[in-house]
Amino acid sequence: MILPSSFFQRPDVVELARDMIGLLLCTHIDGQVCAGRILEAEAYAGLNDRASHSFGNRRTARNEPMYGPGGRSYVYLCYGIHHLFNVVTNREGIPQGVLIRAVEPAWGEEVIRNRLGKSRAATGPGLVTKALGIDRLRHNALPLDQPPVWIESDGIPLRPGDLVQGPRVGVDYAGEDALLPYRFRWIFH
DNA sequence: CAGTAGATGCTCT
DNA sequence: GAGCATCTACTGT
Repeated sequence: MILPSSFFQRPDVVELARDMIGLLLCTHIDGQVCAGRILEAEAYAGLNDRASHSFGNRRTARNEPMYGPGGRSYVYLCYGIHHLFNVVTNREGIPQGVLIRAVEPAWGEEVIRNRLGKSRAATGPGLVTKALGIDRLRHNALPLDQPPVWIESDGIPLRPGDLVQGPRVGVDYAGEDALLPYRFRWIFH
């Protein structure tokens, strides 16, 4: 079933990041339908989180989507090359989000393989968007309960023991906040 | 294997 | 003008 925006509007972004592991990130882009099962995600807690683009209520043209209601996309360009996909969470005005760092192909493996070329798995946030065809210009600030980008649950159970929790990747600049255990990864895949 | 350099462009100071 | 919520290709074992 397609998850409604209300699913992403709950107050605890860290708990939500955990619950998003195992869900399907689906796209219908360039005439191709495909989906990746979410293996890894990180919470970005906004206001009080130095690693977050919206730390201290910082508000710019780039991170504006984070201030919208939960259940929309926030896609931005990193290192000039990679598009990174986030789900905006919480209510309007509370700028939090979940970064999808890794998926494994669930539907449309052929399409995904072609998009990735030499890269093998969609591990790493830049490869997630590459695999699914997501880019910043077309897919930023879109509602995620309808095509071209949506999130589904197919009821595959995930046991708490299947998850590893730890610090986020690539956020050393965030000082103490770099140590927060806001990253979740599914061990088996 | 490990380690590193280079690509690349947008955002904010 | 610096610095990124990164990835690949290439080096040397």
